[in-house]
Amino acid sequence: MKRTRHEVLSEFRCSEIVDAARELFSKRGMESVTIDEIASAAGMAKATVYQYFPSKQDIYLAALRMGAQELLAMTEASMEKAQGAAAKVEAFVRTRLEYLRRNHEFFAVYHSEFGNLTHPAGLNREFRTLYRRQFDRLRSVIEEGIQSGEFPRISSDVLAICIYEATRGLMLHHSLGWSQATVDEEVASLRRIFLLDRREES
Amino acid sequence: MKRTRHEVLSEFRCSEIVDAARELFSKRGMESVTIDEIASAAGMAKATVYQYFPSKQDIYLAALRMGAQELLAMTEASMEKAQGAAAKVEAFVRTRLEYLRRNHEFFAVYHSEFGNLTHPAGLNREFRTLYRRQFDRLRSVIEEGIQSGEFPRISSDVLAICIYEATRGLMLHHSLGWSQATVDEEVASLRRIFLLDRREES
Amino acid sequence: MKRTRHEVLSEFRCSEIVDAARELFSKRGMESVTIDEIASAAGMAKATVYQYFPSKQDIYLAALRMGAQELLAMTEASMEKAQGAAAKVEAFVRTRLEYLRRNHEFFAVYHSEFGNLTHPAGLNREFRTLYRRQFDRLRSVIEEGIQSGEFPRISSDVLAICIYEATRGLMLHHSLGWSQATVDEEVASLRRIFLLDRREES
Amino acid sequence: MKRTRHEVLSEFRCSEIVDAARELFSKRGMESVTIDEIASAAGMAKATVYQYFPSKQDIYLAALRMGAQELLAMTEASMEKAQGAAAKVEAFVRTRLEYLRRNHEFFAVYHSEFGNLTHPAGLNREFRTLYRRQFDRLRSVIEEGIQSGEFPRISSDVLAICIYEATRGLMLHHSLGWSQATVDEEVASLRRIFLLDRREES
DNA sequence: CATGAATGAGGTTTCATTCAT
DNA sequence: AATGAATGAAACCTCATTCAT
Repeated sequence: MKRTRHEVLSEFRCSEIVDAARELFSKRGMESVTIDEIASAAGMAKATVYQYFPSKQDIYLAALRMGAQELLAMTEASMEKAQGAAAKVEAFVRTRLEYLRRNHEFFAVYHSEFGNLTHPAGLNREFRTLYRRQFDRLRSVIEEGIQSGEFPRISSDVLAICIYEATRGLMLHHSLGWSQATVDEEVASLRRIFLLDRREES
Repeated sequence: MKRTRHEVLSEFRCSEIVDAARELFSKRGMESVTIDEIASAAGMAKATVYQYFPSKQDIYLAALRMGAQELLAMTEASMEKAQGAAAKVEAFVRTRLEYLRRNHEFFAVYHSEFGNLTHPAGLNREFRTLYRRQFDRLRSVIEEGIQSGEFPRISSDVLAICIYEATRGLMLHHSLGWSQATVDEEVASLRRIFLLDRREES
Repeated sequence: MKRTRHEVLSEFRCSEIVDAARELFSKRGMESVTIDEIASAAGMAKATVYQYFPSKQDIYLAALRMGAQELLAMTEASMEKAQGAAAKVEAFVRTRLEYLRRNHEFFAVYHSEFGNLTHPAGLNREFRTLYRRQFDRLRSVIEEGIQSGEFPRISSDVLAICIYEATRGLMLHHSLGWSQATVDEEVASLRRIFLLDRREES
Repeated sequence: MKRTRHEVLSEFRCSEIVDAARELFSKRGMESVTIDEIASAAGMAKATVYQYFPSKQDIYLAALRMGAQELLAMTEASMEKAQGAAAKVEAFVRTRLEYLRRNHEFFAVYHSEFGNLTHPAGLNREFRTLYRRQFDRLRSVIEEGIQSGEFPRISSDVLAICIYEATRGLMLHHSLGWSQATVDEEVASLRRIFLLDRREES
């Protein structure tokens, strides 16, 4: 029980920090946010932050990991429920669009970093792994869809890249205020682009 | 004539700086590169750099602008030559894939920033403008393609996003060594995905 | 009785702390040892340390005082037993050489500090007092020895300094592994140097 | 010539820094002196200090090395001039007593560190080497003196330790204000203690 | 009493930028 | 024009110490 007491507090503090950090990171990127700011945004002293995270990078990573895992779990859950490859892919896309729309502030951190896979050596392995995990999940479903005739017979790699990045692009346009489309509209468009059968739904 | 002499030298110096900077930026991002590094990579003293650029941001922007303009010009040129919307879109995509494949180190700086609308406020406006300029060019061609029946009747916005981001994604996978496909193969796949007529080419 | 019980525990805790501290101080000096390290070496929490000592300096002083008093007491005891000034001086030297040889880790803290005029003002007074007490004891015996003709008629101050510091130097060389001489050999050499009668012992 | 220009400035700045540092170190020890203090004592900005020394330890080491080498050189010079072992040893002692008396502020740094040879791992190798160099020089002269009959037939190691440390002790007492003796008096006493012939000089 | 948690007050170091030659 | 030198402003991080359970 005591252990739990301790863990609860620790987790609570960590999430306070990560939440505050996420917000700041999303607005100004990792490098230009200071620990001082994170601390005061989280309502605690700088040294307290250092009691939970050994360095700024760790906070950054934690913020990313937390969001990425949450997203991965949600995606997985909604794909499970869907029947058929097309429906699963739709679930994949829809979950992301919705999640990112709700977690607007996270999007910037998340996707800017994942667009940045070429950069800072240290972080990369982890990010790439996270990216691959999500990407491969999508690709394998598409593969099935090709077999079942729901998707056109095209390299599943390319198809997956297109769909994955299209999702990302839609979010970007949305978050920059360039697009007002609803998730439903976006999904419908994607269906007509990527599915073999392009007839509009009824 | 003297004026010209002067300008030539100045431009030469500028490009030495920008070239050195681009290489560094592409490897480690803007924030973690120091002016000292840029200067010594360009073979001059730090203070000399400041004689040509008033601040680090300006160097960064210049690096971006230089590449972006070059890319834009090349894209425009190859689109001019192409006949028909589909061919123009293909030219757009192909030019980018080829250019970025040749300018590998530039890719990271360039395209990663566009997921990064989160950065120092000042840069954003400029980035967005560069992005929009290229994006709109693509979108307007697609619009024509929809009219002419070459592209499916789907929101040209979404189509453009998909194609633009798909291109970006292909590059990313390529530059991470995840994909070995040739430009031709990639373009062929995209044709079959996005064009109305999905029959394979002969 | 309860009071005693209480005091015993308290003393026990104090010595746990001081022992741990002494070991660390001897290896790395006062400034670079942290309370955290002392606490964990003593097997308790940092805050507990503060229940027994109000500050780091106090721990340091306690470590010094404890050893110094022990040493002083032993020195005094063996001098009491000795007959004649020369024998007393020999007892003084011998006790120290043996004690410091046994308490190797303490040596560094103890004797190195007395060259250190550089400490936080507070410590100095204490150090000097400790030093003087021991030094004066030696000097007064030497004085007697001069009267009794055992020591040459030379400033007792200088003689005391020489003997005191020679002892220190011997320890230093020993603890750096530069000298393998036994205590007996060292004492014998000192006798022949400082006593009036330089004939070798039988 | 240009090279010289540069070197001159560099050396000048370095010595400004080291001089200021030495003074502070001698009063308050290495750890409790801040770079800020050193900088402002040297009349320059903190960052300037870092242009000449990469870290505080380096300043400390430089301060020590500089003094130690100066002292070594002076000692060597005066020993050269002296004829006979006893005279050389006297020169050794006298030079040190005089030098340290003139460079009072340096003594604390110097001798506290050399009394501290057991402590901080990093510095030690260098210091020990410096110590040995001086010590061995003294010992070899004493060895000669033993052969020539000027010094008693006692372990030259022990004799050297005694004389070396006696010198140190005399300085300590002097700098604490415990002794008012002149260098001449001190040297005279040492002669009568350590030389074989104990008759007073005329 | 014992301790986990919190923190204020610096410490060292870095770096974009300016100055003076 | 080119540069070596100088610097202010901060950044990250540490640690002795206090608080609250």
